Amino acid sequence: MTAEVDPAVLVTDRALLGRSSTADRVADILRSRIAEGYLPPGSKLSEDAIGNALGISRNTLREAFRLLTHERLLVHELNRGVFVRMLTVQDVTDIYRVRKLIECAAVRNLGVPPYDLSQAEAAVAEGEKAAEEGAWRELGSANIHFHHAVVALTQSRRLDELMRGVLAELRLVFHVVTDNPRAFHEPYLARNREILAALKAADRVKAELLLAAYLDDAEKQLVQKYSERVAS
Amino acid sequence: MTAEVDPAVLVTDRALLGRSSTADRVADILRSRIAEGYLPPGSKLSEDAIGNALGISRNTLREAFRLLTHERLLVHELNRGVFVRMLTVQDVTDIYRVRKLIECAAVRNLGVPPYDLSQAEAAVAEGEKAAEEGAWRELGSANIHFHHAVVALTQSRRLDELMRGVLAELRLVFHVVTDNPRAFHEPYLARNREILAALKAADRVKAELLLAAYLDDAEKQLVQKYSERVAS
DNA sequence: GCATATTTGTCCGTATGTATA
DNA sequence: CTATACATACGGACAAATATG
Repeated sequence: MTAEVDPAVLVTDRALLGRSSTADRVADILRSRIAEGYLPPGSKLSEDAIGNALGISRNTLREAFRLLTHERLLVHELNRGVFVRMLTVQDVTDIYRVRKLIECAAVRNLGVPPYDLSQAEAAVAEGEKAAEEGAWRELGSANIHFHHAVVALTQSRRLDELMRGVLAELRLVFHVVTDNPRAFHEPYLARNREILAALKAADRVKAELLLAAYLDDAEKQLVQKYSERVAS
Repeated sequence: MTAEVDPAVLVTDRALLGRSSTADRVADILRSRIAEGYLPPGSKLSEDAIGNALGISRNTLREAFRLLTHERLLVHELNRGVFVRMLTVQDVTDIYRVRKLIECAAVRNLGVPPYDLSQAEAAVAEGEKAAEEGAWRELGSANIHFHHAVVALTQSRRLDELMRGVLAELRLVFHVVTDNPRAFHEPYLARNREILAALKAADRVKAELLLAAYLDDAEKQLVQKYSERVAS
């Protein structure tokens, strides 16, 4: 092959290894930066700055922006650029409307046992580990994983993807309101454990009631805190 | 821009005036071509051929492809290109799993009357008009509009968009299986009228039962017919 | 309000890798 | 295995919009 070193080789190599496009991988990087809070809601993402930082062309970066815009993590303003999404209070309300409807229906529509609760169990275990270590933001992630696992019980790819997106949006809210992540996330761990127990006991009615109460409380708490921070 | 006349004029003619980007308008064209069956499932969409035909650049066209891929109307295979989506029988099953969960939950979670049933009423009226005129494919559209209106009762933007996408996918199925659109669509008109009546009477339990039976029957019918046509 | 610099929108040409006949 | 067609990604160009002084 070629003997000399060319910067493009690096790009092509990664493409070969990952079996995914450069834009996909750039989107992955930006997605995790947003999820971790390094790019808070409202941040402007400069094509030039990010393109240079990641060593990719503008066209490729714009493709990645499009992917994340479709996931509602970025917003695109014509001739102004892309920004990390800033949710409104109405968005928060809508997210919880979706969660209540789908998560509750997911447990209600469960067939006869046994269900595969391994994902949900793993999420609770993940949360307990995070709590022991005092990793409160990771506890928040674990709680999200638990509720994603509840939706996964429907075994529907489309509902799974919808919930993945909705929960990713929810992280944006968390990054704005949780100055004290422990106080916010810790109480919900025990409630998730309780919901899991009800599911294990095949008590769907109880599980749904617990779930509905959980989501109502979380929504109230979030909406109250969020409206203090955001002008909408 | 350029002073000379270019093929893009056709695009502006077809689309609503005031649309912002070229890619949006290109996506509109392709979306209607797919919905009307001119681009059947499995068709390959060449960047070069379509870009030349519409007089737009590849980058712009790729943006349109992204939009439609996100809507699940196209599939993107790495280094192979984009194709009109070919749904599997499992997709049909999943679509009905989603419909049952969300539509039933939508009527179950309705608050106290009055609800705004004007959209649902309009959809039934649209169906009756289509039936009188013998426009059976339009009756199919009207039936879809009715069920979209049911989901709209949740007043959730996210659920509304999810259902819009799911019902667009369902059209792909219809184009494959409905060689006799009258036989397929006509019986469901009366059932939608019945569901609407139950909703008007604020009988949520009855409405949910009728809805569940409707969806079960439609799924069975479609899955049977579809599996005869598709190798999956 | 105006002029300038920066950023984005759109498009082209080309090099390279990948899939398929 | 070779040849062809196509997709990926880059870099550059210029117009248009925005931001800045």
